[in-house]
Amino acid sequence: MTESALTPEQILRATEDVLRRYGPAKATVVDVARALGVSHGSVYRHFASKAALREAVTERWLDRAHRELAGITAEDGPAADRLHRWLLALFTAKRRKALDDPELFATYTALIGQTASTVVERHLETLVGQLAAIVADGVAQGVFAACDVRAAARAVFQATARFHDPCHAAEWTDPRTDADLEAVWALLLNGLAAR
Amino acid sequence: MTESALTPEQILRATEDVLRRYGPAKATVVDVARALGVSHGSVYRHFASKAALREAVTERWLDRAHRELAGITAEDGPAADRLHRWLLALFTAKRRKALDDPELFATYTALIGQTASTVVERHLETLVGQLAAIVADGVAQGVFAACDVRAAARAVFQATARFHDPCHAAEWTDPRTDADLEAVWALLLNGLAAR
DNA sequence: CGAATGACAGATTTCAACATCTGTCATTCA
DNA sequence: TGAATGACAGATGTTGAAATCTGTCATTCG
Repeated sequence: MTESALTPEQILRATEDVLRRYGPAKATVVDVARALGVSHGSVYRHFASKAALREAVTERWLDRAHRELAGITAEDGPAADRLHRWLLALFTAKRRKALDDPELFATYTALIGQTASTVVERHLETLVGQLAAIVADGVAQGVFAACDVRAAARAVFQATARFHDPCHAAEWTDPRTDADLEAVWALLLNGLAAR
Repeated sequence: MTESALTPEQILRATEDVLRRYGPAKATVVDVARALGVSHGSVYRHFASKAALREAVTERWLDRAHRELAGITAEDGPAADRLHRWLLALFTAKRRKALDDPELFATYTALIGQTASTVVERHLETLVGQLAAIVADGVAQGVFAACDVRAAARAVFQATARFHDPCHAAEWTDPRTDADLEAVWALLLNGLAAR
């Protein structure tokens, strides 16, 4: 057994730990290397830059956090109900991450607004894609009005920004927030409905 | 004529100039006093604190910026059209301020998330109140479904957060933004409509 | 030979001494 | 007498020198 093989996977796990411990502002590549008992030069053999490392960690984290959503997308069943549960699950997951995993959440938000943050863009496109799939099902089921499915998905995503965009994270502890999401959902459901 | 009477109005104007010149991070009460040719102690005779001064300036600025909206609220005419124009006017005004008056816009955003920022809260309540008035007209005209008007107004306000909340200001230069607002508007109009 | 090292240059961050600012108040001024 | 002043203490911000970090690469190691 090659005890000492340094794998990207190991590095990512160590980076995640270091980020959680020190936060994105303080965490250094030297810290990561120290946690692994190697020189920091070794880390650069596997990741081109500190930024690339942070992005890779964030990508894994996002994938894990939102796996549940893909499940709802793939389900059969009434589209309206699935859309409702999808939006709730997205909000719940985001809020939980913001509260339970603040340092990785901060790492994610720091990535936003970065020039050429492919990871965040891809993540958002994935989410809108999942929404579009559910909306398309709804149209096929005859419960949603025929429309440009992609545009409708985008509109739903933007109309619920208050409940998933990290720039609103501070508002998520407001006790009215759950009721607010339901109110917006009622409006959107009505807006999408076939008549 | 009492040449040297120091009025709150003068102080507010001078503060606005200083904020525009130096930005909220650099502007000091000493700067304001210097601009007026008085000692900074005099400013504290009229405003309890630097924070109070900033809030007063911001309040005036918000009132001026959104006077147009009150006009649309007070109009007669089809509620759906007025609601559409009100949302467009809000977005246009916000975006213009963010671009043309960045330092005062920054002063405003800095006020958000401050503990006990009465000014921002009042401002938001005013806006939701105006929305509610238009929605109520729509219900009276029979074009909007009967509903809890206040809750519906709040939902519309939150569903359009992407287009008026300062935390989204960076996204407002995206060329798709106008189309996005129209798409969300279409959804909301449908959602409010009587059937 | 490929993986790891550690020394290195330039960029960034820390830290502590210093300067400025905020808010108060006893005093001055008109 | 009420508005304005300026000196002051404590808080906050600035600055530049020292420490640390990022990213590279010639060298070592297995």
